Formats: sequence, structure tokens, C-alpha cells
Amino acid sequence: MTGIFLQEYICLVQATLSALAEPNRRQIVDLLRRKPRAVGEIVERLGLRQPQVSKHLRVLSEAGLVEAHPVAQQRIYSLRAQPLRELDEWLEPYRRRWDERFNQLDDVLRDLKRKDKEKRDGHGK
Amino acid sequence: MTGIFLQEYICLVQATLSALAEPNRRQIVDLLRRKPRAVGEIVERLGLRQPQVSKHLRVLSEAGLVEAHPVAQQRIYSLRAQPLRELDEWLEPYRRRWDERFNQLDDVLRDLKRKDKEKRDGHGK
DNA sequence: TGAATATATACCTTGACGGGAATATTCCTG
DNA sequence: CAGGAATATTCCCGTCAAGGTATATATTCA
Repeated sequence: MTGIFLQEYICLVQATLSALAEPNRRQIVDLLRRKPRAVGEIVERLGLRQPQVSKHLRVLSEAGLVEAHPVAQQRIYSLRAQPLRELDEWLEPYRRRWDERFNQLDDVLRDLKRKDKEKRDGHGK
Repeated sequence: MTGIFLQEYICLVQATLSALAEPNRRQIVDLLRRKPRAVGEIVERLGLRQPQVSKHLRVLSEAGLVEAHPVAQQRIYSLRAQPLRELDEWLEPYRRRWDERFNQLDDVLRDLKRKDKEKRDGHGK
């Protein structure tokens, strides 16, 4: 948790990634994608224990991924778009590249071999 | 590490998320986005110690996020597109919704209140 | 007010993970 | 083959996070 907060300054996307790294939390998020749900529903659907679900929801909530709306004794949790949008934005520069393959790997390797050769020749006996 | 593998069956995107949850690893990935690099370069640029960088690269590699290409004593690491693509695909259904706001939160809340009222009326004294 | 429902919190324990430092491995060069 | 450079691996340690169980809090209803 402190980890999340420390990174939050640097980059909100980090908090999102940390929160989603936990499988059960990602499942919860996936579940809430369809529609908002009360804690009890999540407990049922995922077959987890209520306290753990509450704890996961807390983490998700602190990461801004979900928000709670009290209704009687229930708390209806729903997804918030922003963090996932930011994750999407983080992916943007990658998306733009992965057609032309990220790496000019070939270029880089060719480069290295060139330098290698030069070095070798420079020292040439 | 075992955690990543356990989830890998279920969903490769989970492995990606777990790997990226670590701030230094995400930094490494961001660094490799521009171009492939040798371990030493990463060490320099990020100001981390060589063993930790190697360890992080191992995790990233096992998650399929990077791959190594040996050149002399160096190992040039480059990004692999697939895992990030899958992350992108995972986001797809979210993207499609976050304009119309995920939640039919209002709907759901209205629903709950209706049920509430019905219940109340049903029992009505 | 007291019982019941829904949810949150506290406390404990355990396992995994990340960093630090030392060492092993691999490959090149002379 | 010896030495050096680049990288990987090992071992130890502290911390943190997740699960389990019990309990607290809040809200409704009778």
C-alpha cells in the first residue's frame, strides 16, 4: 500500500498496475465492468470470503479504480474510468510502434557489429 | 514468480500486470520502448545495481515482455509486442464503455430503491 | 431498543519479493 | 591459458501483502 502511494506521485498508472497485479482484484474489476455491484454479490460470484473482498475493494478504491455508493446497509461499488484511461494512454506510444516492431533490433545489432569491427580494425595488427 | 506462473494459465495478461506492477520493471520497459539496450546501459540509465537489473530482466523475460540477444559478452534486451498487445486487448471492452460511463450507476441505484420501496410496500402495515 | 443483515476493520501468521553483497559464468583478448 | 569485462546467480535478510478468523460498525426492521 505504501508502495502504491510512493509511486503515485511519479505516475498514477503505477498505482493502477499495482492494484491490478493481484488476480482477485483484476477479477473484481472485470466483474464490475458489466455493472456496479454490492459487496455481497462479488463475494458470491467470485467465491471469496467477505473480508478479503472488502480489503481488495479498499485497495482498488485507494487506487481510484472503484468507488462506493451506500444504499441502506449495502455498498454498491462501481468502476471509475479515469485510471484505466490513463493505463490506455500509457500504452499509446507502444501501440504506435508495435507494427513496425519495437525494436530496430536488427539495426542495433548491426550497429554493434560495426563498432566491433571498427574496434578490431583500429587495434589491427 | 510462482504467482505469475500460476496465473499464466488463466490469463496471460495477469503475468503482464504482475511484471509491470514493480516500478523499476516498468521503468525498464519504458526505457526499452525507444530501443533495445544492453544490461549495462539499463544499469547506468536507471541508477540501479547490476544484479537487481538482471533479476528484473529475468522476471520480465519470463513474462514474455522482453527477450535477450547475446552479442559477445553483452546481452541486448528488447521488448516483445505480444504481451502489451494482450493488455491492450484486455482494455478493449473497457474502452468501448467509458464514454457512456461504465456504470449504469444511476440505473442500478434507481433499481435498488425501487426494490426497496416494493419490499416496504409489500410488508406495508 | 434489540435482532438481523451487510460491510468494514483488527490482529495474527505466513510466504513471496525486492534489495544488498559476494560469487559464478560466459565470452573476448592478448 | 590468464585476465578482464559483462552478465547471471546465490544467499541472506527485512518488509509487505494476502489470507484466515474474530470482531466492530452501520443500517434496517420489528
